[in-house]
Amino acid sequence: MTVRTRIAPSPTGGPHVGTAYIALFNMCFAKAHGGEFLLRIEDTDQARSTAASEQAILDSLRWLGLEWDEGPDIGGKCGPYRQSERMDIYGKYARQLVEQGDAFVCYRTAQELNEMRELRRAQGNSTALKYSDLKLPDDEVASRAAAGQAHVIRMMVPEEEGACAVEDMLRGTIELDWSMVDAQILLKSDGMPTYHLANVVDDHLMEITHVLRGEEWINSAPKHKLLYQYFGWDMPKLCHLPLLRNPDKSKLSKRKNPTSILYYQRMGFLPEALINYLGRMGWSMPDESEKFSLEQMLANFDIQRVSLGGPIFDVEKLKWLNGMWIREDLDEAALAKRLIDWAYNEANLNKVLPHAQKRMETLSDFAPLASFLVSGTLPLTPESFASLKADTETTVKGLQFALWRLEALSLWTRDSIWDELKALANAQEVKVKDALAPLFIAISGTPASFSVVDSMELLGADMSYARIRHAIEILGGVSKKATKRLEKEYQSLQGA
RNA sequence: GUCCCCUUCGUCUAGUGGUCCAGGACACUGCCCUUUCACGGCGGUAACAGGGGUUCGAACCCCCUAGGGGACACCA
Repeated sequence: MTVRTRIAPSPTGGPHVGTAYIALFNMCFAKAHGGEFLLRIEDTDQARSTAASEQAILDSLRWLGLEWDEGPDIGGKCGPYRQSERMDIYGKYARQLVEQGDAFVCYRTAQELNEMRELRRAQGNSTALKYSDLKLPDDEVASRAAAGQAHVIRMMVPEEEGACAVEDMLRGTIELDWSMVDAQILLKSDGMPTYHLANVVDDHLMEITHVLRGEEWINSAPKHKLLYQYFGWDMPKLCHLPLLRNPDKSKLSKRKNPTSILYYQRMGFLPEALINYLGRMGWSMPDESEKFSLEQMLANFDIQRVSLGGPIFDVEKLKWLNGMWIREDLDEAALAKRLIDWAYNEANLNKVLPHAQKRMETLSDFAPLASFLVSGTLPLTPESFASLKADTETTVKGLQFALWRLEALSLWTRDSIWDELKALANAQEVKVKDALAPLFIAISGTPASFSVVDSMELLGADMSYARIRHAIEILGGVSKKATKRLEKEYQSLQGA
């Protein structure tokens, strides 16, 4: 048996707890059956992933205690195939399908596609476009080809009525209407494969037998099944795991929740506790114990114990569990070591000192000065913002705009943060100093502290987001309605 | 809008036809321990979404309804 987890690096979000969640279950399933567990980081969107973001994900998973096997070398093992020399392999497979008549070259433009989809939606039909919808007359194809127009390769899909039966290890047979399945692009106009092609080809080459992935993939399973049939390959068994949710029950997202593993690390959660908590999401030990190690989970793993309702990620319970691990599994020496490794070490001190030294008269000034850097959630109240000139509404707006702006930032450094905030202040036509004032308080808890951009760099992106989000909450939050209004205003700022 | 998945305390869950007027954990809460707080100990409040079947018997099987979520991209 060989099981793999496929991971998509995200530009700013960092390693996502949902990723770790899926990886955890894949690993447990594989190991519980004496199989191999493979990881594969892939993103065919070249603009998004960087070697650094990919490394960050692997580091986070390792921090959590996950381990994976090497697997066969198919041109990059765990690493990104973006960097491998075997890119044209996908083109080869795509062309094979075209020759077989199971795929076709498509010269349709984005505009044409949009129009067709809008028309279908207006008619109340599914927006899935098929070969017969996309087909162009031969001479048109020839002229577009001659003009060097961009093209893609799409797969053929059944156009007749009926459904595709997909087997799921947990859900039994799922029937998906073919009418919902569109002629999926396999090879993009830049020559990169889409997930669907890469997924099937890689899994075959890696001899994958079981795929455990998120529920969000159920709908594309027919495409994958079809591809296996076209290639004449054995299809792995599928298992769709429930999705982790926000407290409002929507799919866990960083807009509503801290979702980065880095955040939980920075917040001072133990990897043992976080992985333990993830293991309790949708799964239980046979004896229902709450606290268990990864080894114990492995030893007791049974995929049938997965419950299908999407669990809400509850930080309160995670905190309780973390406390259990701190109290029960660490002696004082071990705890001391954890604290040192976490933040109280020389390297970390050296990062802080340049900012603190100028503000110190006695050594005892240091701890109060730097405490916000090792704190989790700051004890803010609406009064914390009383010193500001602006009214609450303006303050909240400023914080929200800054948050959105910073969330879009891919490189988290002092200078880039500064540039963003300065640009934002200019667009809003307010003084940088005034724009920064509420951020000061949100980040450091006081109106007077280290430079806010330095502080944010020291805190890291995820903790900074969380602090700003918390400040907004303290000030009354932003209602759904207000969010819409602010979004509009924010959009219009972008143009300015 | 169309299709798919899901539905046990506020939350995480146990439960796979009788042992369930539904058990555990977080949170909340009462008492005890304690110079304080926390930890710890002992209690309490709180759920089978609704309606129809099947069955001697249903949280568990089937159907309908409702609710929630997901998918519908040259993102994964």
